[in-house]
This record gives sequence, structure tokens and C-alpha cells, in this order.
Amino acid sequence: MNPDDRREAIVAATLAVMQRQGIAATTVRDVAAELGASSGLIHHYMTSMDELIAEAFERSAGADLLATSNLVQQGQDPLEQMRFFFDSYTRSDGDSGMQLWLDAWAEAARRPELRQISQRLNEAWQQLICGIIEGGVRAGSMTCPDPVAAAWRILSLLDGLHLQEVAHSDSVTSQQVTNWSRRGAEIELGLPLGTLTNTETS
Amino acid sequence: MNPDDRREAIVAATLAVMQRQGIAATTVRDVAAELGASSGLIHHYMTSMDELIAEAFERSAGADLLATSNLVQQGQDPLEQMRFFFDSYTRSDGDSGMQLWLDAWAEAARRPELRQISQRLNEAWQQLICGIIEGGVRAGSMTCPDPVAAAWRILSLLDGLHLQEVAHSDSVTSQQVTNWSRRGAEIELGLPLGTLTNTETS
DNA sequence: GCACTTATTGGACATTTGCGCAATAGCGTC
DNA sequence: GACGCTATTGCGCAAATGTCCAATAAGTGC
Repeated sequence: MNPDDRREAIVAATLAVMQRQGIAATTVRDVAAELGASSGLIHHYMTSMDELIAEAFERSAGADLLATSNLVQQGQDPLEQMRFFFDSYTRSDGDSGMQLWLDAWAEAARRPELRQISQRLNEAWQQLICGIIEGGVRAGSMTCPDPVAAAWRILSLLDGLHLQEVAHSDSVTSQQVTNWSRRGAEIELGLPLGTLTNTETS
Repeated sequence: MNPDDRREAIVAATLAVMQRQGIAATTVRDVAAELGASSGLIHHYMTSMDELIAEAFERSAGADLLATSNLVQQGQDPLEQMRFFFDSYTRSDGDSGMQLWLDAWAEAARRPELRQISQRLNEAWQQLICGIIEGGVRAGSMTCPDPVAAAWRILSLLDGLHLQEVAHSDSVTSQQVTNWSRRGAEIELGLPLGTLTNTETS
């Protein structure tokens, strides 16, 4: 098998195991079993377990970011861009990708490579939001004296609510995460209530 | 040693190790070393490692909640109560207690006992905030059409920002968490800017 | 057909983990 | 001072894990 393809297959298998069992419980042998190969093969392509986990997480989370970023760029104006952003963010979570983020944040303190990646991606998410806000302020459709802080708030609010949904599904439902986070952004950016919601009400 | 005291000491030692190394990296032997006793003793009092971890987390997180709740009750009016709340919340985090919460949320999906405890405590935090808001609305010092949603937003914003600080200390500083979260609550509750900040500015 | 590179295997190894168990020490009671 | 209960010890066991390595299979160019 082509080395590049093989490496790709290993990362894909690792991601599958990570999504099924969580980052902390992902072992080399499980990845090998998922791949249908031997455990030695993994170490022939990856120098360490940390590198493997970090690369698999980067692949998954990076793809989500790229997809959202692309969708946002298709928005005609900042308001539509923000609507697309929420659409994409709340959707990509459904695939238990948020559990991966929870694991990554918790493991960041102990895995330097993973920490670096999650930090870089989180900052990229913040900048994506920040760009939308700055566009909205320029266009006059949003009111925001501090777009940097507001972007961190909107991102943190989304993560915090999703966190509750994933960790304690009985406390906060997916529907509430969607409604409450959009309403929070409306308040934050001085938007008329309902600007960011499409069909449903609070 | 008195069995009750011994059990207490074991939980305290477990908590110390958990705060130093994180939940996932806490082992029976580390707890025994921290306690200055043998590993067999821990199993003489605790039936399993999961039970030990869950009990230690409940002790720690429950104490933080109680301390904040007590401090809030000493506030003369809802605005002061909210100020006390932020003071206490941002302080209790400094003791790396937030890393424990990160671990707990991530592990909640796989440890039912832990999940139950973290869910119960998070709901209690939300209710604490919700009570303050409802008081503020009654007193006319706060504006909030949906206190339940606003309380979840304020809590999630705090958790989300703290999360960034703990996981990626270079991205968001402790000072920014303090300022940004209070500013967010001011916006959420229709308060004049600076109402919730004591000395420092944004 | 042959040398040479490389992907791949399967298992060994050292370490760490939760847990159990027989032995011991310590302390209260008669 | 002897007895008995229990807290406590220290070690051992089985399982799991990351890592490494010698052996093998499979091409590939000459």
C-alpha cells in the first residue's frame, strides 16, 4: 500500500476509535484492530501515540472549521454570515465531535502536541467570528465596541452550552443550545430579537 | 485512627492528587503516597477507584458551590450579589479547580457516577445565578425577559472562558476572563457598563 | 532470476494499573 | 496480661499499554 494512503488510513482509523471510545481510552491495539493490521505497523508510520492522537484530532476538528469557514464566506452580508455560522456550528456538533473537543481540552494539560493544535484551532474559530463582527460593524448592521472580546464571548458561550448538552444531556437540550446561543449573540451585537433565528422561536 | 476520620483523610488525599495530576492520572498508589499509607488501605475503605474519584470530586466542587452560595447570600441587593458571585467564581478557579471540571465533563460520558454529580452541581450553579437575576428583575435593577436562559448563558460563558484559560493559557488570560465575563453579564442583564466591575477597566 | 529496499507481522519487554489477600500491628476489653 | 477485633501493611497477580525489534512478505529495478 502507498505510504501516503497508509498513513491516511491510520489517521482515519484512529479518528474512528477516538470518536467511539474517547481520546484517553484510545490505544494502539484498538487502532490496529480497527485498521485490520498489526500494532507494529502504526509505529512504523507514527513516532509516538501523542503524535497519532494529535494528528487525528487535527484532521477532524480542522475539517469542521474549514467547512464552517467556507459556508460563512458564502454569506452575502455579515448577518447572513453569522446565521450560516450558527447553522454550521450547531450541526457539526451533532456528530459527537463535541465530545472530542471536551477530551482535547481536558487532555491539553498533559499532551503538549494536542494542546498546541486545540489552541490554534480555537483561536481560528475566534478570528472567524471576529471577522464577521467587524464586517457587521462596518456595514452598520451590528453594534459592538470590542469585537475581539465579543468574539471570544460568543465562542465561549457556544462551547459552554454545547458542553452541557454533551456532558449532561438531560440538563440542556440541543434545541435550547441553538436558541439560547443565537439569542445571546443577538443581545451581544445589538441585533433585533429573531435576526439570527430562522424558523423557530425561543 | 477513627474510620470516619480515615475515610475523610483518604478523600482529602485523593483530592490533592486529583488537583495536582488530573482525574485521569490519579492512581491508587499516588493517593496512598500522598496519605503516607499503603495502597491496600484505600481499598479497605473504598470499593472501587470510580467511587473514590466521584466522592473526591463531589467534595471539592460541592465546597466551591457552597462557598460561593454563602458569599452571594451576604450581598445586600441583587447587584452586589452578582458582584460577589463573580468575585467568588473567578477566585475559586485559580486553584486549578477548573481542570477538575474539564476532566469531569470529559469523563462524564464514561463514568455514570461522576456524570450524575457534575450534572447536579451544574444545575445548582445555574439556579444560583437564576435566583439572583429574578431578584434583580423584581427590584428593577436588572432587565431580563428569560432568567432561566440568561442564567445558563452566564454560566456557560464563564465556563467557556475559563476553559480557554485553563486549556490554552496563552490565548486568554485570567484578567480577560474576569473582565470579559462581567462585561457579558452586564450586556445580558441590561446593566450600565462597569456595574459589575470593582476597580479595573476593560 | 537476483539483490535490495520497504511494508508488515507478531510477539517480547518493561512499566503501570486496579485489586485481592495473607500476615501483622495496635488497641480496647475482660 | 491474655484475647479478639480491626486497622494497616506489603506484596503479588492478572490485565493492559506504549514501544521496540527481529523475522517475513512483497514488490522493484537490474
